[in-house]
Formats: sequence, structure tokens, C-alpha cells
Amino acid sequence: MPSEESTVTAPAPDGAPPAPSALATPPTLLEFSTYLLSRTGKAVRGRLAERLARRGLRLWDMAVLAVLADFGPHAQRELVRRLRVDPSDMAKVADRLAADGYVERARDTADRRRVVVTVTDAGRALLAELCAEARDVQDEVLAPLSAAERQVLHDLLGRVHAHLPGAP
Amino acid sequence: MPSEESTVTAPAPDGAPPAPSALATPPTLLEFSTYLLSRTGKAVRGRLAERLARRGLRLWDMAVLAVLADFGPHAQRELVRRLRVDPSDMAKVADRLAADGYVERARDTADRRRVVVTVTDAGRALLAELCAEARDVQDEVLAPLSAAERQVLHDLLGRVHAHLPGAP
DNA sequence: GACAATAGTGGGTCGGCACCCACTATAGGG
DNA sequence: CCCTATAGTGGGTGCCGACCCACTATTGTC
Repeated sequence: MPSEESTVTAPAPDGAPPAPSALATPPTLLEFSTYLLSRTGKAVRGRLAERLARRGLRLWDMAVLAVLADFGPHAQRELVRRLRVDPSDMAKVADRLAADGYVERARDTADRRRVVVTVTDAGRALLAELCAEARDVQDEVLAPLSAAERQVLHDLLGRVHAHLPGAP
Repeated sequence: MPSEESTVTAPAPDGAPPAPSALATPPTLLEFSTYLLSRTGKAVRGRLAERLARRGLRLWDMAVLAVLADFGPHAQRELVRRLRVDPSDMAKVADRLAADGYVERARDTADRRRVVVTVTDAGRALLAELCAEARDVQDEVLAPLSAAERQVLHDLLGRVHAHLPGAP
């Protein structure tokens, strides 16, 4: 993940430009909240992805486990709709999770086309560990913010996220 | 860009869970600011990337133009260090920008190994347009926030971004 | 019973991004 | 002058995320 930046420079309470230092990010970009959002988002994503990769997992695996743990068993089609993934890709994710014993798949007796996916205890345990990892990353990245500030950030991001058009 | 989500549900002032609706994002994930950060960041990035793609450009192109416009001419090696890209990849970006007339490349007379890259007027004009696009995206994504809230968000993100370890 | 629609699966494509190596040209120190 | 380090370049690799298509199994409808 060598695509991270940092403006070495301190807050610089004086009015003068804080020493370009040949490493600084251009102000033209720093002005954009979208730039900051994109950058920090990518950093966060990268860090978590890396930790998951160490366990041979990907972000989708965690998402699927979270859905199953929060909302109970799903047919794959339902997972597809909720997570907005390609059905084919979901099949592959479910495949791997099942192979590792984190979920169980069973034909729906009522509609035998459907495959119902359920978290196992191992899956719940794994999810708990992954959440711990995520919290680590979060503490790492949000280190410069106080608890109160983190709460504010969370609320603002929550509102932004809630209004992202998912399916217009 | 079909990888976006949205929790359909309104703020839900009551205590009861706000109707899972088979589309909602699992609370386990929504609890993480890192999740929101990653999601919104990706949405933003995707939207801007799409607009740039329409012009046959990529995010790196904009970044390079911004650096050159803000800090003046750079040897490619300096761009490489500032943007933390692979030298080889930077060569390709500079190549394309030069081919389209957005930058000019000239051998440094003092050190003839170096190639000094400079923005052209066309490049500055293009950058201005790209910034307008970025502002559009920003207004779109941050729509649910008031001006004051956007400022708060920007400051918080700025502090987080400034502390991202770029080169430990 | 034939038929359209749906669920899942396996296989493959495509673009982007990061990365690496080999090579040339130039600079600079001993 | 030789030798090492540096700047740029061209040509690749591998991974990942998103996508698509063809195929089978099953359902519910007429």
C-alpha cells in the first residue's frame, strides 16, 4: 500500500505557507473534502484489507459474515441484493466461507433452487476477531481525534452515507 | 460503479429498529467510522474517476496537474517522490499529459538526466475544469450536510489525513 | 406437460493499480 | 578514466474488483 500521503507539516499557526518541503500535498487538492475523504477512505480500506489478507480473507467475506450475523440466514440471492454484488461473485465468496467452515449452505426445502446460507459459531467467532481488527485500524487512523470529535465525524459520515444513492 | 449502498431508512426517532427492509446495511458495519469512511471515500473516488474517464483522464493526471500548478515545475523524480508513485508509472502519465499538450517536458540543462515537467496554459485550464467537476461531485455527495457541517467535516478529515503515515 | 422466470454456478474478460526488471543516458567521485 | 549512483523509459507481471455469458436445476403458470 505505498499510495499514502502525509503533509509532514504541523498545523502551522502562523500565516505563512508551511514549507512545501517537496513532499506536501498540493493545496488545490487539500481544499476538497472529497480528496480527503477519498484518501483517508483508501488508507482505511487498505489497512483493513491487509489484515484480512493475512488470514486469507477479503472485505466481502467480512461483509457477508456481518450480514448473516445481524440479519440471520439469507438465500444467496438475498445476499446479492443486499450487498449489491454479482451473483456469480457471491457464489464464490460463499464457497470459500463454507469451505473454511464459517458458514453452512443448505438447500431451501421449500424452494429447492435456493441455497440458504447460515453463519456457524466459527463464523461468529471470526467476525468478532475481524471487528477487533477493524477497531484497531480505526484507533490507528482516528488517533488525532478526541472521542467527542470521533463521534461528530461518525455522525456526519453516517448522514452522508445514508444519502448515497444505492438504487435510484 | 454498482458498489454503493444506502440505508433507505430514515433517521428513525423511535427506539425500534428501523425496518431491515432486506436492503439495510448491517449495524455491525455501520458502527465503524472506518466502514463509513471507506464507503463514502469509494463513492466519491468512483464518481470523480468516472467524470475524468469521460475525458480520457485518470485521477493521477489531475494530481500531477495540481502539483505542477501549485508548486511549479518539477523533475519527474520529484513528482515521483511527492506523489509516491512508481517512476515508471509517472513516466507514462507524463507521456500522456505531454501528448495532449497539458504539460511540457524539457531536459534540465544543468543536469541532463532530468526531465523538467511544466504545466501549459491548456493544462491550467483543464485543471480548472476538473476542479469544477470535483466540486460538483462534492456538492452531490455532501448534499445532506449544511455549510457549517461541511466545514467541520473538512477540518476533522484534514487532521486525520495529516496524520496518515506516509513514510515512517 | 410445455414454458417463461428464477437461483445458483463455472468460466472467462476487462481495466486499474501497484510493482518490478532490464536498459540507456548522464553525473560525479576517486 | 573507471565506477557507482541516479534519472528516465519500456515492457512486462500479478492482484483485485466488477462484469458478463452460458449452462443446469428448479419453480410456478397456463
